[in-house]
Amino acid sequence: MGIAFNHVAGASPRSKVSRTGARVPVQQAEFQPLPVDEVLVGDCVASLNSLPAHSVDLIFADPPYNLQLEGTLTRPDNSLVDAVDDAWDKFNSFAEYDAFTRAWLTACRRVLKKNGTLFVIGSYHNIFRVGSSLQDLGYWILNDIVWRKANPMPNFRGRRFTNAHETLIWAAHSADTKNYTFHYEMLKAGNDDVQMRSDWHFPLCTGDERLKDANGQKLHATQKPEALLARVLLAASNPGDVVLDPFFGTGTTGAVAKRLGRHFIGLERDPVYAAAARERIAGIERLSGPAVSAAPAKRTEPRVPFLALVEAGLVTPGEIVTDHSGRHRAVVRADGTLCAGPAVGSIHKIGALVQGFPSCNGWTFWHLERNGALAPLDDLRTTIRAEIAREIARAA
Amino acid sequence: MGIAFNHVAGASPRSKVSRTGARVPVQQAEFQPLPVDEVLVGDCVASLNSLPAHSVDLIFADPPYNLQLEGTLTRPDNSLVDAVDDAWDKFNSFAEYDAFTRAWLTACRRVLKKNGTLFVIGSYHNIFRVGSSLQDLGYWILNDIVWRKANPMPNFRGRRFTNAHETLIWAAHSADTKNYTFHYEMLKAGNDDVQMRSDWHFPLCTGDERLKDANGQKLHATQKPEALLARVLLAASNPGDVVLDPFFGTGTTGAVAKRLGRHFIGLERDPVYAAAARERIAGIERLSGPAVSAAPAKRTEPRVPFLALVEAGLVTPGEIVTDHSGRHRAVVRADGTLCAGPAVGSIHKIGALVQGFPSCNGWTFWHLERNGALAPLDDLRTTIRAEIAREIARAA
DNA sequence: GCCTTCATTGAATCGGTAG
DNA sequence: TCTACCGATTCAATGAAGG
Repeated sequence: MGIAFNHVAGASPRSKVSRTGARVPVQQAEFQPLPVDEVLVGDCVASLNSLPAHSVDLIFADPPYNLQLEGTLTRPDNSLVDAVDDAWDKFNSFAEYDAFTRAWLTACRRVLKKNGTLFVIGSYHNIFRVGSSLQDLGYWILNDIVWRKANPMPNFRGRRFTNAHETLIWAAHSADTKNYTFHYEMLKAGNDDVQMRSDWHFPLCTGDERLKDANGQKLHATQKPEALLARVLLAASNPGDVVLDPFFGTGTTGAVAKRLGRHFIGLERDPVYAAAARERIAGIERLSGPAVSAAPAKRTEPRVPFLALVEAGLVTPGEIVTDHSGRHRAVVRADGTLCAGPAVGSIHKIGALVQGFPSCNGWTFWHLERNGALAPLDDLRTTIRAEIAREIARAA
Repeated sequence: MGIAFNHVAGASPRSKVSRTGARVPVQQAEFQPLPVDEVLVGDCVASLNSLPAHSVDLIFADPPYNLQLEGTLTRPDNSLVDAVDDAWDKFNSFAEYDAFTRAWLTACRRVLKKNGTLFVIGSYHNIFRVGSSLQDLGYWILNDIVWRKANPMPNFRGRRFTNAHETLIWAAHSADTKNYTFHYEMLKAGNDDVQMRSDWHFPLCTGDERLKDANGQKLHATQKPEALLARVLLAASNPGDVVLDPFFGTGTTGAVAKRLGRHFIGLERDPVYAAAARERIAGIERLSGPAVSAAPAKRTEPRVPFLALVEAGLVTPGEIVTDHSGRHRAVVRADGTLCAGPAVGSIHKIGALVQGFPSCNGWTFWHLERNGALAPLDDLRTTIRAEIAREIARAA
């Protein structure tokens, strides 16, 4: 169980995790808590156990699939299929594979922040084992996601459906993890303004993106496309976050993380792969600023109480607010509440009450007459928020 | 553990399974081995255990998904989402769900023919448990298949990817099940002549197809679209086959089976669902003949030895055969073999030899000059097969 | 330089029958 | 049950080579 690290700073008991790590570049932290932007060579469970608990924001794992191939397969033109026959994909039984899976998933869960999430990719050979183990260990599945391959290898014998997809599982640390990172609005904006679905369509990793060895042969049997990793990282991490990959291989996760302004920790058993990954990542340019940061989502913008609008003089106590059609009315009170008949309460509570609904968004439900037209309270909130932003900019 | 059957004829120890059951209508069999085209009300494991072993050709299972929903969900317009909250979907733990899953999968495997296959549909809530149990019980996964929903329910909270697909697992009885039914050519022909992939695209079951109760409410929470079942049955069964569904619900499997000329056995715990299914299926018209039978695949057509072409005078001993480009040549011998230099052997052996390949399809590799153009031997074989078909027709 | 043709390749659990 | 042998089977993308 020897630890073969080239960097073990993160294992120091004196290190501590920055509470604000998410957006603060790790280099600027007082202590260097994590061996960040490096590739650690060695067994991934041992490496994980040397890292501080609850210290990484996102994990992407592409474990061995346990393909269980026998014999050789030829194409109709008699050429040989170059199958995955690497030693790292050999397991003697499902029980052995399950034990392996539980070990690395357990070690990952200790290292993952309480609000962090994990992606695992697999095929039908292994993904059901992985999914069951995830659930048994306390992870909470948020989605399963299908990578539909634009150009899969055909079924050469005509005995099955073309195996044209792989499955990713996206899981949170725990069932009660509610504040995980998910850039819903950014994904929607980049998807013709409809929400991103659980079926993704990407081509395989081929061409110049595919790393080759000195003989021009593929360096790694299962290199994943950068586009796939980019979607994962953009969806579920922020610039400055630490993304860990326990099966780093030739470093696709690290390459994409660096390009998108994230930090990575790569764990890899094979020094040849690790060296290739380091060289690859060194050639990547790190983007920063608006190119990689998610546009501010509504839910992350500063909360503005309705009272602030009254205090700012944007709404006058005694004014009448109505719904869009003018059917429902209420009076604005000086304390930032509304009254409708005998009832007094927040803009949301009163909005729900007059409609007989369990809940209501008062910001979009209630309107005021401004410039001869009805405008939702939300418009006034936008004005306030813009002022807040200007003040912050002046202060900085 | 009482058995609550309305029909137990199939449980008789004297019943036997027709060896030729696949294409012979069960009604014409000497003994009635199975309660076919009926809905058996009761616990599905008990029902399964009353059926003879290895007697059904295909199983389609849509088990409870164990959704683990808590509280209620409302849409942005405050309407209530009608979630699956039925008692049949309540389990206390993963262990309890696993025990349930193993029980019905074990009972199904006993009833499934050795060359039969099983489909299970599920979501990320349960499919990993199901897949692991399948593998542990000795089933052999052939494909996982993704049903991409054309019109999925959106994610109303904007906290996850739209859950836009469900997963089917297609598994054979055992790892050594090789001769399962799979209408590869039919699927390919119906798919613009490219092989059918593992990602399918269908709309949800809505509109007139969706069964409603007296109040106009949906009768069953999870009714599946008939198009999905039709693809399953057309791909993996033959007309006259027996298709079993252990979670029959409102009988989509039965309705599609009847329409496509298959027989069904429906197991359902709830008499209300069972009654609705019977009524639904009674209104279905059974198709037969070429509308539902797969066109004969090349690999199922009668074997014709090359000697038969020589004997029929379609090929003359001493003629020269060449490959498509004329690069390789061989001489036809009177005994239906070829010779190339000193080597003598079958059209396949000599074809493999001259190319240096381990195997070769001599029918498509070797060509003869006919009408001034090169034609593959396969064209002449087609002629012979047509004559054979005419003789059979005359004899009948 | 552009168009056509041909060869290569990608996480693959990839036969059936007669003797 | 084992052996021999018949003979069925590929899609999209990339890139090199040829015209």
